[in-house]
Amino acid sequence: MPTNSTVDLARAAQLFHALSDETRLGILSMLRSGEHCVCDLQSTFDAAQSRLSYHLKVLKAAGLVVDRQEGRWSYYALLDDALGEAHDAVRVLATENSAGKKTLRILGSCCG
Amino acid sequence: MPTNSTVDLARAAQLFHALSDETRLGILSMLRSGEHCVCDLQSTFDAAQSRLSYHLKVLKAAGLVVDRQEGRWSYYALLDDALGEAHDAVRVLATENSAGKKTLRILGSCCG
DNA sequence: TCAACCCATCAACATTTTTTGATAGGAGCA
DNA sequence: TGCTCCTATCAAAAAATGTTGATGGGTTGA
Repeated sequence: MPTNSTVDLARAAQLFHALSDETRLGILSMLRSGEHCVCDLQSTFDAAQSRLSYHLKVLKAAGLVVDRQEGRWSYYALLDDALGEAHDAVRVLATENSAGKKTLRILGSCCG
Repeated sequence: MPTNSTVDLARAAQLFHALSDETRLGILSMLRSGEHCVCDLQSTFDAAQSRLSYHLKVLKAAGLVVDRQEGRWSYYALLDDALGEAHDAVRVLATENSAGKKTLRILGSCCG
C-alpha cells in the first residue's frame, strides 16, 4: 500500500479520469455548495436520470463523492480527500525529480 | 477568453483527460528530469513508437509538453503552465463556493 | 547515391466509455 | 392496497479512445 508521500500511477489515472468529463466537473462544482440529491442535479443539468446516475457512480468509485440515503432521496456530497490526492498528484508532476519510478514521489509540501 | 482567475470547464476536462492515462503520466514523470527524445521514452517504456507518438500528441494538444526538433530527433519537455492550470482546477473544486456557473472560480491563492 | 535512423501520420482494428430507453426496487402517501 | 416519486441498474447502441502495423518524410553518415 502506498505511503502518504507517494501517488500510485494507476490511482492518479483513475482520479484524473473521473475529473476528465465536463458533466462530472459540473457535478463536483455544484456539490461545492453542499449536499444535493440526484433530482437537483437533474434539473440543473437537464440530463437524463440514468446518465447522472452513471456519472455519480464514476465519481463515487474514484472516491470523490459519498452518498447518503434519506427516504426516497439519495444525497451526494464532495469528499475532499480524493481531491487532495489529485492535487498532490498534479503538484508532483510539476516538481523536478531524479528518479523515474512507477510512483510519483512528492518532494515538497504545499498549501498548508 | 477566460481570465486568470477562472478555469473553463472544457479546458479543465481536456487537461484531466490528458492526465488520465498511465502511459502519459509515465511520460510526464520521466520528463520531470528534463528534455527527452522519443527514442528515450521508447526504450524506457518498451512501447511501440507510434503509440508514444500518439500519447505525446495528446499531451502536446493539452499544452502539457512542448517539442523541439534537432536533426532527426524530437525532444519533448514539460510545460509547467498547464500543470499550473490543472493544479488550480483541482484546488478550486475543493473550495466551497456559492455559485454554480459554467466556470470554476478560484477563491484563494495557493503554493506561492 | 544509398542505407540506416528518428519520427509523424494513417487506416484498421480493438477496447473502453458514454448515452439512451426500459425495467425494477424501495419509500411515501392516499 | 394501489399509486406516485426517486433512484439504481441493465442491455443495446453510439461515440470516443487507444493500439497496431505500415508508409513516408526528413536527416545523417558511408
